Amino acid sequence: MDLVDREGLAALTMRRLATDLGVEPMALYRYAASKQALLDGVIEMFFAEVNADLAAQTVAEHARPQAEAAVAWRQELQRIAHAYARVAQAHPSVFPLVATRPVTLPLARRPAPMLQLNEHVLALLARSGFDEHTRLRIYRALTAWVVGYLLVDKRQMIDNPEEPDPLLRLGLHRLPAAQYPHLRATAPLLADHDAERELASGLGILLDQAAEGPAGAARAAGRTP
Amino acid sequence: MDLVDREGLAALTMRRLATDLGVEPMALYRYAASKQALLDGVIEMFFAEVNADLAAQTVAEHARPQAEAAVAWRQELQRIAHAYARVAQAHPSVFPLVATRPVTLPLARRPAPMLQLNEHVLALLARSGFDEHTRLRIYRALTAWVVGYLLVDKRQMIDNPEEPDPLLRLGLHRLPAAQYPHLRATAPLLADHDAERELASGLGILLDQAAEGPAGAARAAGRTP
DNA sequence: ACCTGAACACCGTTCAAGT
DNA sequence: ACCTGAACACCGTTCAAGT
Repeated sequence: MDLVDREGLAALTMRRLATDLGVEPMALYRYAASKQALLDGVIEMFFAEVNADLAAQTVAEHARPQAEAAVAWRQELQRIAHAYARVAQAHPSVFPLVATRPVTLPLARRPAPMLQLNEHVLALLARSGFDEHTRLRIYRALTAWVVGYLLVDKRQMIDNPEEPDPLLRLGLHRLPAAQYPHLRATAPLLADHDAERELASGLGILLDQAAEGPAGAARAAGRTP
Repeated sequence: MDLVDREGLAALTMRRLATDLGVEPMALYRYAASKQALLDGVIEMFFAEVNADLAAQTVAEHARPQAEAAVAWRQELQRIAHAYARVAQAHPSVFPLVATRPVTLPLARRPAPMLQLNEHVLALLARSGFDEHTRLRIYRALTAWVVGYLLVDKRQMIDNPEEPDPLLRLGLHRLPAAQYPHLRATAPLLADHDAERELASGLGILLDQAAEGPAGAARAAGRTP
């Protein structure tokens, strides 16, 4: 993970890692069955860090009085989203791997820390009184929004970091004004927004509707399950 | 793209593509400056297909009376999300590339079809009377939710496709019931949900709140900008 | 139990050369 | 303008062997 953080995903090769560890390439195969298994190990470390973050906070907040059950699950999911986002931003080169790997990795083969986080979310929602289908809907809303938002938020806008002029730094001279007037006008604003707040408020609204029911009419009165 | 669809991303190498085309590997460098440029070409084809989908529909619906401006932008963004989802599902091996590449590709260097789609969305929102910051908030909500949802929706649940028994097919015997009771209980339901509907309703609720304002209190009365 | 060393079948990309 | 051919510096992984 250190190697990926320092030099990017492409730098993580069996041979490179081996020389960094002062060992022959084949020695690594005692610890990981393949390159893919090694990458899954990196994903494992990512989720272990998320869990450690959450556990550390939990201890600190144990003193505080328990919030009423109706809002507690919302707060807890926001807390999870926040921890996940922090870790994603701490390891920007690892995150694309974490975001896409589950597409090909069967559920039952996921690393334990990832399964533990999944279980934690589902158990929390069960305790809050949601039926199975609602639990899954909320679970999907949480992960889809957090993963998607972190993927678009981290998008690269800067074309030439050396350039002092903001327009040239963004490389907007490459976009013909006739073809892309709105993109040119709006692009400079892409960088300055409160990502944390947008992530949290989008999540809040999705949780509301997912908890209310599949129709998502979103004008229901109560919010308690 | 055909090669990736048939045999996965890993099969797309300069050498393999060259032999498929009956040519020496170095001949490809007349058409793409590097492997990365080739991959960006695949992303370009992805967005070209989304745009073609949208254009085809537009012609067909031209006859219908124009909906009132207040709802038109919502419908159009739903239509875009739907087209994007269709293309993502048509090219499942390409989609992870499309979802993660913008993280490292500067805005101004994106392929034209991708920029055209971006411009289309921003122009639509401008015509609907939204200010610059609201346009961006809606734009981010759209792409984050669609990309994130397609990433989680497509997640692999099946561990052993050969196995007739549903529990073993999912590989749930790998998950100790003591450690993961909720995950085990809920996993079989992960596959059966109406993804199209969930995607559309989540998007609907996000668009409502993004249009209403940054606070996202979500209890505002009107929906017109 | 843990590591080495040689070998194999691949990669992307360079350079110089051909038609 | 378009393609070839040899070469270079890498890959992941095999197999057999060492301590």
